[in-house]
Amino acid sequence: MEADSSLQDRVPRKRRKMQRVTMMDVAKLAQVSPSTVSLYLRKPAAVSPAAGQEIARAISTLGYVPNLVAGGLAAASSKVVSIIVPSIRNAFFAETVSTLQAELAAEGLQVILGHSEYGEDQEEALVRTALSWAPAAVVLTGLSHSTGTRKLLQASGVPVIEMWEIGGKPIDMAVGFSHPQVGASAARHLLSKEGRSIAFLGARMQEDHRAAKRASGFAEEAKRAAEHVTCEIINHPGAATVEAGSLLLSRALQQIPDLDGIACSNDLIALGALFECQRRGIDVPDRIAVVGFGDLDFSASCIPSLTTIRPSGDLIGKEVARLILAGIHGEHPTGASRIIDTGHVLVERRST
Amino acid sequence: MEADSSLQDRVPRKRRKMQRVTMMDVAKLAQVSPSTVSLYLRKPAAVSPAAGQEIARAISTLGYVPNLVAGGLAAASSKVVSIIVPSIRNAFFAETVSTLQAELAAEGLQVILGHSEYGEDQEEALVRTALSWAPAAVVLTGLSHSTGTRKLLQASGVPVIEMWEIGGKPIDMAVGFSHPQVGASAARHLLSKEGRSIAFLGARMQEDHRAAKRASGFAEEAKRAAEHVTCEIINHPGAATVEAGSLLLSRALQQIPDLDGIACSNDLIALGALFECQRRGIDVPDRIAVVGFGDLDFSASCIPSLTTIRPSGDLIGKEVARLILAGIHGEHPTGASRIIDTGHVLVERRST
DNA sequence: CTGAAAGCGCTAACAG
DNA sequence: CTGTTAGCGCTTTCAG
Repeated sequence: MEADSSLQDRVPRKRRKMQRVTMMDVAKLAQVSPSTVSLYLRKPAAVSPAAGQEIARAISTLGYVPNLVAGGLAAASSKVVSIIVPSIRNAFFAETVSTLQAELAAEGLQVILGHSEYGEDQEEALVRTALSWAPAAVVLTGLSHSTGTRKLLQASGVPVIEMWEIGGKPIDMAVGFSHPQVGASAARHLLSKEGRSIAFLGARMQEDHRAAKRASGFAEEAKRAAEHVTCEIINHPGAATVEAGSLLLSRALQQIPDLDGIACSNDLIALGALFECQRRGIDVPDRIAVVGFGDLDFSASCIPSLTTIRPSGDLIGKEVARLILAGIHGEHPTGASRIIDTGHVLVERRST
Repeated sequence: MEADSSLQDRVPRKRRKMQRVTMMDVAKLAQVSPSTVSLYLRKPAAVSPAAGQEIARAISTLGYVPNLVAGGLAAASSKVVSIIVPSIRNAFFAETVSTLQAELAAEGLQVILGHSEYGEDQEEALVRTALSWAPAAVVLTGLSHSTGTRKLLQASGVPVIEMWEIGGKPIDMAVGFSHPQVGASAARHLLSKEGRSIAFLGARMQEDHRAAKRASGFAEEAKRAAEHVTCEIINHPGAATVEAGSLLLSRALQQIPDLDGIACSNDLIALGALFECQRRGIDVPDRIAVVGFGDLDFSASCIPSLTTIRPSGDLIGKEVARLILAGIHGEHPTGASRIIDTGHVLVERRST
């Protein structure tokens, strides 16, 4: 206390925060130098057991919490991974982000989250601030980005992983699957169930390029596969919701009276379609077969249970984490191993 | 040493990253001092138009991206808000986090995300690393935390907001609603529909304290309201999924043969219950009335449409953001305004 | 194995 | 309005 009054140099001009316990304080108490504390924190084994014990004690009595901001600055790369997804409300991305976050947290990496809302300009802004953190890696969704985004990222030298899509030229690395192939699988499945008048029901396909690619893969496969097959793509401009699914089915029925098979861009849409069929007394799968995409929570339990394509958002999260961690440990994947295909699985249930 | 200083001083010992463009570089090109650049970046109006233009030009030609890590260190508080939720897979929290992220991003704040998976120890660990970022605020879910978490947070001096629950003593500030009251509303509603043998179907209530509180509010209201009312609480130890809902309904029917009303801890459970009723040919709402919680995407569109209690995860996100931003702008709410009740709304639909 | 020294890139008084 | 001056708390050579 008296030190305080005698000379003011330890008194903050503005006590904005409770005087933070620093590594210096720990070092003093443990009677070692700050750099030893730093070393202990990063490689405990490199410090003598005696010193280590002292340091550990000091840390706990002082309640020391390392300042990662300072660490990040000194180390020139912070323990942060920036993830940008269209929307976390989308169960697909929620799953991936959740897994990714867990995997990275286990290695002491933090996740910074941003939502592009399917906008390339928004994404670019997010990338810009993401880069401000000197992140250990940046994770983006999909392969479509503005040229500004691409440049920014390339100039930064930060590892970039694009997820949930492969089949184009990634900026750096990519983990995902081919969306046209998903569409094709859906079409093939419907065709194999004797579908002759089929439709793809999608939402927000102006912005959701991946959904649009599933649709075109679907259409192409339908065209290729058989002569007397009618195939339509129907888009709902709003979000992919259950309600949109009901709307879309109604529209499909209007456009294609003898509709006998639909593929939905998302299980929510499929569920909406299922409900609409139920309301109209249309039998699924006898009159119309339904295949979804996503294998969401309810898909196995709804009535009838939903045939769907599972993209494994989980696996994507795991693989992205693996790539990031490898990068941090100095192993930079090269060549083909920079693109990982997590594939997709068609899960057949009662709706087809 | 001298060799070093004579000509090598601009060469990094280790070219770990593409030489980052710093504020210094911008200053040089714009022929002003670094602090002027810094000032310009924070308050453009405080710099002369001429200098401002030069700086702006320099920034764009150099492609300068400010380093927030350095800024955070210098300013002793980073532009980061740490959010800890049980799981982002849960649509409730996804909604709140999404809104919160958008609101904060608009003010230049980043969101760091962590998942406690309903574990207090995990939460404590997350809080510890969150604090390492000297965040502008920490956002937690619920009012139940380990004493360690509480202490850590209190000692840090960082603004803390607990969300999705009020009714206890918050660490600092709270935004949410009363869960017992939600349970009570559900019970009252069921009772008003002539329910006499009612049950609360919940999941993971050992860990999900808020769900447990909804259950007890439900049971108490039932007890208080009428004499000849039977009320049971049934818990599924696993996650709150559609499948769990089907299971729970089956168990409820076993335990209470004359069951005529159920309240579900979550709309997913309610949907599962609805499906199970359909499978068993039980009419909803005639034989059993169903009320959910969450007003999820499908709740308005399912068959029958689901009566549910809407907690407004959106509004919670907005209010949390408001509180955080107020704090940053120096207005620290005091007294009762530190606790915000966002309430709940019962949305009556066909299932009751 | 430990410590001293030199910054990381930026902000924030303060003085000009 | 602009520049100077100190650090923020930590990491990282490099010597001892």
